[in-house]
Amino acid sequence: MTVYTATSLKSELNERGWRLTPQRETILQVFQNLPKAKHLSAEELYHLLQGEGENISLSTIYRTLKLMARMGILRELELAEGHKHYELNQPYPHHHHHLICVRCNKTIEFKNDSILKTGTKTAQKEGYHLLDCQLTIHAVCPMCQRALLPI
Amino acid sequence: MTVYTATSLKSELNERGWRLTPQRETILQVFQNLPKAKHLSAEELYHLLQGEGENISLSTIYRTLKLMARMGILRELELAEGHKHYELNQPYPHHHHHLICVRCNKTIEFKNDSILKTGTKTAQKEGYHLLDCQLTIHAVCPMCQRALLPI
DNA sequence: GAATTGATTGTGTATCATTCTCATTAAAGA
DNA sequence: TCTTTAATGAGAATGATACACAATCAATTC
Ligand SMILES: [Mn+2]
Ligand SMILES: [Mn+2]
Ligand SMILES: [Zn+2]
Ligand SMILES: [Zn+2]
Repeated sequence: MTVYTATSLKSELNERGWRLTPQRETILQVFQNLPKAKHLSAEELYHLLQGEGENISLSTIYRTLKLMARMGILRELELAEGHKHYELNQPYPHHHHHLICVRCNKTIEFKNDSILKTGTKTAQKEGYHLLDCQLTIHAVCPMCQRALLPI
Repeated sequence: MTVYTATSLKSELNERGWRLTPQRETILQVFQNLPKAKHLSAEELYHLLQGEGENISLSTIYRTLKLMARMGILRELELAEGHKHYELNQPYPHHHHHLICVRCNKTIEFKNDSILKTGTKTAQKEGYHLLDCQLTIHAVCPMCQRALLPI
C-alpha cells in the first residue's frame, strides 16, 4: 500500500527482472487520475483508453491488472456484478471499504481506521505479507427493500 | 445471520411466495454438517451430493446457492480461485473472516468481534438491510514468500 | 384429498469474463 | 549497438455461470 510513481514502479519491476512498458505506465496513470470512489473493470478501462487514443489490447489490460493487484498496487474488488473492479490501493488516510447492495449493485465507500489495523496485525501474526485488506458489507439498500422484487 | 432449520427455512420461503423443495433442504443440511473452516464451490457441492447418491442438477445448485446467499443464509466468498465458495452465514460467536494467500490460495479463518459491529453500524446508518459482512485480507503466505516465483 | 396454479427442476445450450497460444516486438543490461 | 528474454497483440480456448423451456410438484383452495 505504497504511493507509486512511474519511477518507483520501474525500480520495483526491474528488481524482479521485469520491465516497465508504456502500457503499464499508462494504466497506472489512469488509476492515479481516477475520481474518488470510481472503480474500473477490465472492459471499462479498455474503452476508457480507446477513447483517449491509447490502443492497449484487452489481453494486456487483463495481464496488467492482475500483475498490479498481485504487487499490491491495485485492489481487486468484487462488487456483486459478475466481473472484477479495480482501484488504486491507497494507504491511510485514503484506505476505505465498501457497502454493496446485492440487488442493484449501488456501492457506498466508508472509512474505518481500526480495520486496517486489524488486517495488518492479523497478517503479521501469521507471517503473511499484506497486500490488501477490505471489509465488504453485502446488504439491501433502502430503495431495493421497498421494491418487493423477487430476490 | 440467523440459525436456520428446515422449518424456519420453509416459513421464510413461503412468506415470500416461494417453496421448500427437497433439493433446498438437502443443500442447507450439507452446509450445516460441513466441518469448521470448510468452504464449498458449486462444483464441489455437486460432486459431494453425487457421492451421497443425491442427484441434484448443477443448475439447481447454482440457483440455490445464489438464492440462499441473497437471503443471508449463506455467505458468498471470493477466495482468489476464480470461482465462488460458500459457507453457512453464522452469527456471533461463529462469525469470522479470511486471510488468503493470493499465490497458493491457502486460507486462514480468524475472528474479530469489532468488525461485525462496524458492519452492523455502517449498514444501519445508511438504512441498508445487512446480509453479510466479511473482512478479506489478501496477502502472501510465508511459504510463497520464500519461493521466489514470478507473481 | 382432489384440483389448480405457478414456482421449481433438469437438460441442454448460450454467454461472457478471463486465460492461453504463439509469432512479433521491444525493454534492459552488457 | 547487440543480445537476451519479458511483454505485447490478435485470436482462439476455457470455464463459471446464466438462460430457455418443457415437465414436475409444493402450496393453497375448494
Ligand atoms: Mn473504492
Ligand atoms: Mn470461512
Ligand atoms: Zn439496491
Ligand atoms: Zn501461499
